Amino acid sequence: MSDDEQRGGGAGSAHRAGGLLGDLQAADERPVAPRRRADAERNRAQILAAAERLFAEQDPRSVTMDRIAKAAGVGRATLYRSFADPSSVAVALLDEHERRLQGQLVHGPPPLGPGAPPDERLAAFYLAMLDLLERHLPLALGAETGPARFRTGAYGFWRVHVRTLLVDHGVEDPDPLTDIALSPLSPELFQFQRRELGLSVERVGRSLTSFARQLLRSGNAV
Amino acid sequence: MSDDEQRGGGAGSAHRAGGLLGDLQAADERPVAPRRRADAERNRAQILAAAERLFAEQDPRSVTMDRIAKAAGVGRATLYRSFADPSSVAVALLDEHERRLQGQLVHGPPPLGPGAPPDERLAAFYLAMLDLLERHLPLALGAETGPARFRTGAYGFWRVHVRTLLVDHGVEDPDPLTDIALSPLSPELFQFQRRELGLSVERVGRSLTSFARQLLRSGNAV
DNA sequence: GAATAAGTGGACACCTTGTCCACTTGGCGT
DNA sequence: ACGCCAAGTGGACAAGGTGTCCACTTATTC
Repeated sequence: MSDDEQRGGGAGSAHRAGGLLGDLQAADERPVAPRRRADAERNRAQILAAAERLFAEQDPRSVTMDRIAKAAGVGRATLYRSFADPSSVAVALLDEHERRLQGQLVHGPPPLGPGAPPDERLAAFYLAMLDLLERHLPLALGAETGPARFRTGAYGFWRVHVRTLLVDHGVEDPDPLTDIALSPLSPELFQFQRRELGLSVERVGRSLTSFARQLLRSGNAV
Repeated sequence: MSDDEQRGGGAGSAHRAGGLLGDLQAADERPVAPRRRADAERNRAQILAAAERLFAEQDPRSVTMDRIAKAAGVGRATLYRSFADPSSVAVALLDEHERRLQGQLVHGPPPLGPGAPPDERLAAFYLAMLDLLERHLPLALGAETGPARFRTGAYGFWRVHVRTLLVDHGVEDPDPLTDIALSPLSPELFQFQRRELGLSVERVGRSLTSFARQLLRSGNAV
């Protein structure tokens, strides 16, 4: 991603929708795209850096376009040229961090990558996501407003991955179950468990691990 | 609830926090409370009626205090006297609908009420919640902004219920698993499954049913 | 080193938010 | 009955956010 918003300009959102695995380390220069100007590139970097700071410092929901622009030292139009709203900025930022995990799921060693049985892969995926959430919770929360996280390309990726695991395991009707299996990873929920309930990451992780095993019990399709 | 916000006035939120089962058909007149005036009661009813209409008509997220006030034909201060923000209004509205289910979970016949094995009760609970979501999705979505649904009294109720089922089943560490078991009921997720994926309520329901059985397999603590 | 189109910044008009205060009105005591 | 007075009311207010627009600046191309 990180290329998708570059012409977001006006109103609509420009999230990656379909092509997943294709552009993991995708081409940077398509023959068609006119390429960004140097100052635009610089501004984009400033925006992302400033936004990451803002999301971490204050309530991620209260980060506004206005403040991102001011913090980055650019005008509002410049910011709107790249991103439609604050959550788009958070999505772009999160995406950078999620890429690594996405690569590992597809090409990495087991149990995260291919090779291990589905229940172990699911458990490993849960733990990796928990780690991601723990490290980048403000961004994950900031990315959750508006059309919600289900519309992001990243969610589509996780969906494809989990659905594959379910199919590998021989689940009867994988589609509804895919999102059910992903629902415990909601950033809002994670924040609630950590902050309000005071649960440790490890404790949540252990629960998710046995949850994964229970869900994909070997030799027992749901 | 429907008593909790009556003096919400200023800033904080006045959600029911702890005492669950206690006030199911609770006292309406405490000896202490000075009781509401007739015009206030009338206005409150107008507000709720207007709000229910607004939430159903437009994007639940775009319902503002200003518009609720105008639609109800009352001033802004009047509205703020009862509710802190639009999602509080949605919560109050939802609460009325949720009361019935809450009563059934505690006093009703099995499998919803006591008497059936935990996995059947969980499955029945899922189906009942799905029905609730299907019928009042706009309200559920409208109630989800801000401090999110985890803070509402209703969520606390579902938590207690599900946790009890998990404990009855002999689950090892019920606390983290409670919220995990509740996470598939997120209104946002439900909307995504219905509208974007085009899944029928029945299909989601079947998945949740087998999910419940898988989670609470008889004779097999997680 | 000019041409040109992408990129920029700030101003604009509009909307929402909470709060405040002068006023109205319902309910209680006599 | 009736008048008191606090609960209840409505609209005004300032602060601040949103998207868009347009005249200007500047990197790249020829």
